[in-house]
Formats: sequence, structure tokens, C-alpha cells
Amino acid sequence: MKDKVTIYDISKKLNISAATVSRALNNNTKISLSTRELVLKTAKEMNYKQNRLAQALKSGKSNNVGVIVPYINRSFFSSVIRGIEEELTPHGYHVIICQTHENYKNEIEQINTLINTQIDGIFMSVSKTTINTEHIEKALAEGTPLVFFDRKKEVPGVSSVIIDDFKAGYLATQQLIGQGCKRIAHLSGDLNLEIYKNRHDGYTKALEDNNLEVDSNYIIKTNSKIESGASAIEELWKLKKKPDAIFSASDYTALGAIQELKKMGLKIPKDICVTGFSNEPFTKYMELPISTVDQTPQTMGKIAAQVFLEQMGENKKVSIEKKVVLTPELIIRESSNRSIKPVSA
Amino acid sequence: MKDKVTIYDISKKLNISAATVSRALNNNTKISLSTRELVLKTAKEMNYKQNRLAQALKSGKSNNVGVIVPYINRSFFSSVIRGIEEELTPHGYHVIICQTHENYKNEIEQINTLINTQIDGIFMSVSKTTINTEHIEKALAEGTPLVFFDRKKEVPGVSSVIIDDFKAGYLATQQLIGQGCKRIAHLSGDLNLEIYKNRHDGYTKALEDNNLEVDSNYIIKTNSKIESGASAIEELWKLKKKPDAIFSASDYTALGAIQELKKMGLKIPKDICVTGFSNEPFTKYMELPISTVDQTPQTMGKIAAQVFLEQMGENKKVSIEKKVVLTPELIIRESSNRSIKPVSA
DNA sequence: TTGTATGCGTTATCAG
DNA sequence: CTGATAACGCATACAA
Repeated sequence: MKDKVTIYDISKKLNISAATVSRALNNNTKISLSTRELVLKTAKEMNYKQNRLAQALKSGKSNNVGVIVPYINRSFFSSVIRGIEEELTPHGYHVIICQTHENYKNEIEQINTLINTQIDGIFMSVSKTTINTEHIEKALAEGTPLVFFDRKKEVPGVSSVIIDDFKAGYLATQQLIGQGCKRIAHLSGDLNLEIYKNRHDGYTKALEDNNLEVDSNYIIKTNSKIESGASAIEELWKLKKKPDAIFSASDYTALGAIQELKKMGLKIPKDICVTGFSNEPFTKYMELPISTVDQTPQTMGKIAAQVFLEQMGENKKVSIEKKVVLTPELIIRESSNRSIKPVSA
Repeated sequence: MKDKVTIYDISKKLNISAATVSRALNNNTKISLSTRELVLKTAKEMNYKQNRLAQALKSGKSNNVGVIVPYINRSFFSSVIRGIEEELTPHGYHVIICQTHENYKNEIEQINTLINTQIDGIFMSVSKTTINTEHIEKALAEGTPLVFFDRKKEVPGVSSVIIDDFKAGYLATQQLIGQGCKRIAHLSGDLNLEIYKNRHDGYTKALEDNNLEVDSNYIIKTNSKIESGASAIEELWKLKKKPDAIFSASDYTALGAIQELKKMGLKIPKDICVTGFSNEPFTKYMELPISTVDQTPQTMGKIAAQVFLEQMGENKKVSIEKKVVLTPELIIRESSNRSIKPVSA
């Protein structure tokens, strides 16, 4: 509609050159105070808006970053994105979001179109089906810095911000042992992802350190869905020795497990303790609040953004690789706490 | 790092003009099949990536849209964004996200910087503190199409996609009446927002239609927080005639109310029925699942995107104004259903 | 069908 | 301190 006003329009009106107007607007080079103020004033009067596109083309910097996640409406991911946005907005960056739907092919596609739009950086959590890292290496070769968060792959030159999933698995299991549990089952996720592998390893290490047997029958692979938790319990209850605790790598499977256990008439935490993972909002609100591990997603996003900013600050020739590992927080609630009286919420 | 390859590089290598390369790449104008294939082939070989920034500057179309919401990590908003992303990505658009933190000043700021980046359109849910609509009118005057979703303001020429909050309030209240409830309290939100006003109005209309008195003492303003729901109950219980049902405009206040009611020893739904709003994930997972209203956020996002696409298709001179009203779905769960036996989940 | 020239809005590099 | 000019990468009107 209304034609956008450019520095040219201002220069004409003021009978000065566009270059001068540009300088006045960016107030870096030496320029007379009087003309600068004049330019600033008339710019405002004429409702001038800088065209960031032209500026981006000229400078090669778009001031946009891309965030690639499996699904944006998952509590964890949207919280990370919130952290990224809040850290980057004050620095003039905009955040573009992309979803992979846990699909490797989409992930490649998203990276490519992001690169085409001259993105300044990419934040990503790889999808479950991602095995190869060629697409990531290509992005790097293209000169686009990349930061992994939570779900990472080993790629030289790529920074990452994760939590210590091993420690989280260890602490959670240790706490269950502390409640007197001896036969602790683990509902695991896709071991193709490091996070699930590490939670699993932390779990087994805790068992070993406490001289408890690691029984592969007690380790069930699940897919982070509620139903998956219920069927895992069914499977476990076919065993001769039933578990007396469940450490689930996901809150959803933990919930499904709890629902199934209750259906079978078991009392939680008296008969069996349960701990989940991720601190999904619902775990806190249940009448039987579920113990879980908080991954501090918002902080994770903020740190990832800071790592990116650092990277942009350096002379970008060297790709400094920074590995940040955040400490997870075990949140002990009623589902794994036998020492408190259950108070109905 | 590696220098980006341009159409110029291709043209040099092939001894043809850059214009021809451009045409071949966009395969619209008449061009010989042989050269087009040659260009396409060598483009791939040279790992050519189209610079969408330059293209955007040239065409005046950035292929980016902005989405402005209070907080991105709220289930409702992230689901709407998911819908928008999924509808727009196939059309080559990227989605930029902005948060207002329910702050009017931030909202203005966000709109302005979005316009500076030559965004092609804006989707937004206004913040609670937004009264004035000048900033929105300015965006329109600038030529940027805008689509409201859920939380809208009356601005001429702006399309919107919302749910029928009046109907939702009416249906929810009606259902409570159907359970035999006669003294239904309403935990309302900020009436500055149309959505809360409409839920409120639907509530009162249902009462009137059933010859039940509308008692202003039964209408408590809350802020969508859990604690707010608890204190609302405290306040209501100071009344001589206690309510026998609660229709809350938010799931969080409904949850707070339920917690407080249980603390006081009341049985839900026997002694009192409760219905919330938004279908937050936790309402489904509770041991006492909470009745609520589903706003079909993902669909809302998809429709909003479609309205935008239509708008872009038309000759953009006329700002067609489209008002879409989606039908909410009342989800009746145990907290307001006296006819089913409570089955512990 | 293809090439030449120009401009999108900025900024950087020169002169002056 | 300021002005003219080129360039970022692409797409189009026009000419050939």
C-alpha cells in the first residue's frame, strides 16, 4: 500500500546524499551533530523504517536464526525455544521455527531451506530417526554455525548444550534404591539417541554400585507414549519376580505405567515406586504427584543462545567447539517417596 | 567460509548470461530445454543455493511471517503455532516467533521490528494489557496483512480466527445445570479480553435461559493461575449460599479450585461439579479428569494460515476481512459427570 | 531463445 | 564532514 520510505526519500527532502543519511542513522562514522539530529528527526517524521532485508543482503547477515525440533508444541521444546527467543531478541535476532516430526528427511529439508534464507545460525535437537550427519556437516561447510541442544550427535566443530543424562539416570535410580527398592525396572527410550542411552547407562551404573543385579528382562524399550508405559507393565508382570520400582525415561510412559499399576490394585509408592523424566507439567498436578527429572529447558535455551552469540563474536574462521553440560534436578514427589504421608492434593 | 556460489558463477562457467541462468532456475519463461537442463545440472554440481534474501529484496516478498503470542511455551499457543507452521511450510514460508509476555509495550516493539524485516504477514493473539490498537493500524497502513487468532481486537480490515467462546460458556454451564447444579459460580478472566467476556456472557445467558439467578457474588475475577483458583474458592465459601458448581474460564484456576475444594473435604462431582477451559494436557491425565473446553488450537492455526494465504492470493489492494469462528468442543469428564462411577485412572 | 542493463535499499570505499 | 559510486544476488523489461 503506502510506499515504503527509503533513505533516498530522506536525502532528497533534505538535499543531502543518501550516504549521509545512512551514516546518520547508524551514527557510527563521524558526522556533524546537527545533520545527524536533523536526519533522525525527519526520519521519524516521515515514518522511515530501515529495510533489514537490504541491510542483510549487503552485510551477509540476516539476523535470523533457525530452531529445528521434532514438534514445537511439546512442553520441553517450546520451553527451550522460549529461552532462545528471550536471550536472542535483545541482540536483534529473530527466531524461525521448524519441525521435523521426528523424520530424518524433513530434517534435511529444513536445514537446506534455512541455509537458503541466509540464516545466521541453527539450533537443533535431532530427530529420532536421524542416523547420518551428512546434512549437518554440509551446513557447517556452508559456514552456518550450529548448536545442538538436548539431542545431539557427535559432529566435529559443533557446540552442544545438554543435561547430564547419565547423572540423572543415576540419581533417579539411587533415590529409588534409597526407598528400599531392589528390583528396579527401566522403561527406556530409543537408544539411537544419546539421551536415552545415557539415562540407561546411569541406571545400570547405579544398580552396579549398589550390588544389584542388572537384569535385561527389566529393561523395556518404549516410545514415550502413555500406552507404551501400560504395555511395558503388562510385559514386566509376566516375569516371575515382579519389579518393586520403575524408572522411566519419559513422563508419559511413567504415567501409563502408573495407570496400569493402579488398575492392578497396587499402591504407589507403598508397593512400588515410580519415577519419570522431563518434569512435564502434569506430573506436578496429579493427585499422586510423579517424581521426575527437570531438564531446565528454558535455561538450556538461554545457554544455547549464549554459546551461539559467543561463536558469532569470535573471528568466525575458527569454529570453536563448546560442550555445555547442565546439571539435571531430580524432583522427588509422592510417587517415589515413602517417607511422607500422602496428602490428597 | 566457502564462498557462496551465485548465478554469476554459473553463468561464467557456462559462458552464458546470468539472466539466462536465472530464467533456467525459475523455469517459467521460455527457455531451451537443453540449456535449462545444463544449468540445473551444473547448479547442482557447483552446490548452488539460491539466496532468498536477494530474491526477497528484489520481489519485496520475504516469505517470512511473524507470530506474536504472550508466551510460546503455553500449550495452547505452541499448538496454534504448530498448526500455522505445518500449513505454511509447504508454501515456502518460514515462521518467526515473538513473545510479548502479556506486555503491551513489548507487543508494539515486536510488531515494529517485524515490519522492519519486511515480514509478509503477522499472526497474533493480543496481550492482556493491550487496550489501544494504534500499533496494529500502523502495521496495516504499512501494508502488512494481519490475522488475529483467539484473542482479537476490533480493527477494521483485520481477519480473525477464534472459537465461539459464548457458545462454549453456554454449553459448559448448560451441562452443569444438567447435572442438577443450581448455584453455579464463574471464575472469570480479564474481561478486557473478548474471549473472557464472551465466556462470561455465555455463562449468564445459560443461567437466564434456565431461570437461574445471576448473582454477581458468584462471579470471581481470576488471573489464570492455580493459586487464583484456590483463593477464589476461599472467597466463595464466605458466602451464605455456597455454590454447587464451578465454571472456570481457565484450566489452571479450575485445578486450583479443585485442590482447595478437596482440602475442604468436598467430593467432586458429588458435592460440587467443576469445569475448566482450554483442554490443557493435565486435565486429561488427572486421577480425577477435569471437564473442559477444547479450542482445537492446531486447527485454529491451520485456518489462520489459510486465511492469510487467501489474502495473499487476492490482489492485495483490497483488504478483505474474514471472520472465522470455530466451534469449541465441550469435553465432559469426571469432574462434572455424576452419572458415571469414578474409576481410578 | 538469449543477452544487456537496471534496480530492489543499504552500506562501504573512495574522493573531495 | 560529506558526496558520488559500486556492490550485495537476483529478476525483469527491453533489445537483439
